[in-house]
Amino acid sequence: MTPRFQAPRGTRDLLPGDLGRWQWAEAQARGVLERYGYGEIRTPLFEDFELFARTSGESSDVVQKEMYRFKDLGDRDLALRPEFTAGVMRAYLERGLGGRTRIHRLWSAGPVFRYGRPQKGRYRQFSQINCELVGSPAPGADVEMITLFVDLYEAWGFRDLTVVLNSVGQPASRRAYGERLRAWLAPAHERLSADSQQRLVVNPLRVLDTKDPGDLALFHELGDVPRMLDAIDEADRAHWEAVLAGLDAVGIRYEVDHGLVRGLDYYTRTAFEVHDRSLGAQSALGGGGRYDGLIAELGGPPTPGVGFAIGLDRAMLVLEERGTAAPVPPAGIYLAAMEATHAAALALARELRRQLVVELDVEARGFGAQMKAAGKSGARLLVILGEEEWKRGEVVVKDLASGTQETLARPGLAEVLGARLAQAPPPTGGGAKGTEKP
RNA sequence: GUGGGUGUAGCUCAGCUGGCAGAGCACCUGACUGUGGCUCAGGGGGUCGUGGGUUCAAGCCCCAUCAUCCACCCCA
Repeated sequence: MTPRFQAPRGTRDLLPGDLGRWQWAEAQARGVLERYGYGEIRTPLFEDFELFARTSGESSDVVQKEMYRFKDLGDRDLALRPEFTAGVMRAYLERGLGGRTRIHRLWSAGPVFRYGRPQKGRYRQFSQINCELVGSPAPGADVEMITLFVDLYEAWGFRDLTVVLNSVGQPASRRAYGERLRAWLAPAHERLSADSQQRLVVNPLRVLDTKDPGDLALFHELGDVPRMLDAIDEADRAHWEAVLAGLDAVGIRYEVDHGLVRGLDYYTRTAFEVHDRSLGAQSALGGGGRYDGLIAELGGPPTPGVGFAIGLDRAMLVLEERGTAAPVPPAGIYLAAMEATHAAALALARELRRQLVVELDVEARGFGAQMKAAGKSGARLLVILGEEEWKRGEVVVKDLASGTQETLARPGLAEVLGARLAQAPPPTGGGAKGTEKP
């Protein structure tokens, strides 16, 4: 088939069968976030282009070539959000949150947009859960963030994830470190890959996460790679050590990754990420860090903050591959009626639906067709409105898994059915693909 | 943005050196107008991603384009 319209490149439809898992995951996340005392904030899907340009850095790839930028009919220069933090911080300043209480714990979830070339785990519209702890410079804030970060994954059933972290220090020491890196690489500059030579100009720290085997061999040849952690100042080091101590105390497993960097100037100190190998190249499941320079960059008072973003699409891919978290479909009832009782069935369905999952045949087909539909529907119980029974004020209730039947009185039916559904889930697993014939 | 792979039924795929478009599953109908899954019989579904080219003849070869996948890049 050739559909006239296709979903735009890099976008996808999530169908009812997929969404059970998503909704479950979102509900789990919401629970964790609430228990940590975070409040939800919803900001616009689009903002001034300049806001993102400012927070992401004019030279960043996101700003240069990955933004959905557009002019509206009023000629405003806008962009679909490529991340959450900028909008959240804009709201923080615009709504004067800093003047209410010093510390704010905020989360958001929803779609974000980036114009990249799609591949598995990378879409142009994708979903993130975003968290920010604004107002505290303390290492304890970093520890809480990372703990929350890990607990979200654990709530989804991830058990073997390892957080990688590093300190990226302050802009000044980072620049100095960049120079050291350049000097270290200078003797071999010509032999670096073209990509890495380019990175050396734009964002020297990024050279460290090259995947080019030639570059890696070169690093080996040059000896010990200078480490960011050796370049940070006293205060940053104290902060770093306090964060590690905090994580140890909480029991969070982590690894120090000296190659983990954040290019943008407002990032300070702690940076962290989590990866899953099964995803291939797009292995980052989530990441975050401290951004003590961000709010000032937006014209606000200097205000520290830590935050992270989790990519839901990738997390869902992993869960799907592992077959975990398959949500249990609600146990339901199928109402089957005869020609003479179809109208009564409609009314009964409406009544039962105040508390129960009820399906019936809107086409009022023959009884055999209704039986087949009931079998496929996944319903646990079949309620038959037989003409004779109905006249007597009774219905026949059949357990579709076991095949047993009973006759029940019409009054109080909802309660009895509710009780039947509440007990003893079917041993066969139920669903449309029943196995045994009684 | 760069390089490569793949597009055939709703899904998973087969289709030989170019010669009448197929299978399994799914779906629908009937056997079975008051008892489902199983079974049996039958049925509907395709401009072979799209547009062009080569050829007597194209699902197959060529070009372009769109989508998707893999890697790079970037990142969640």
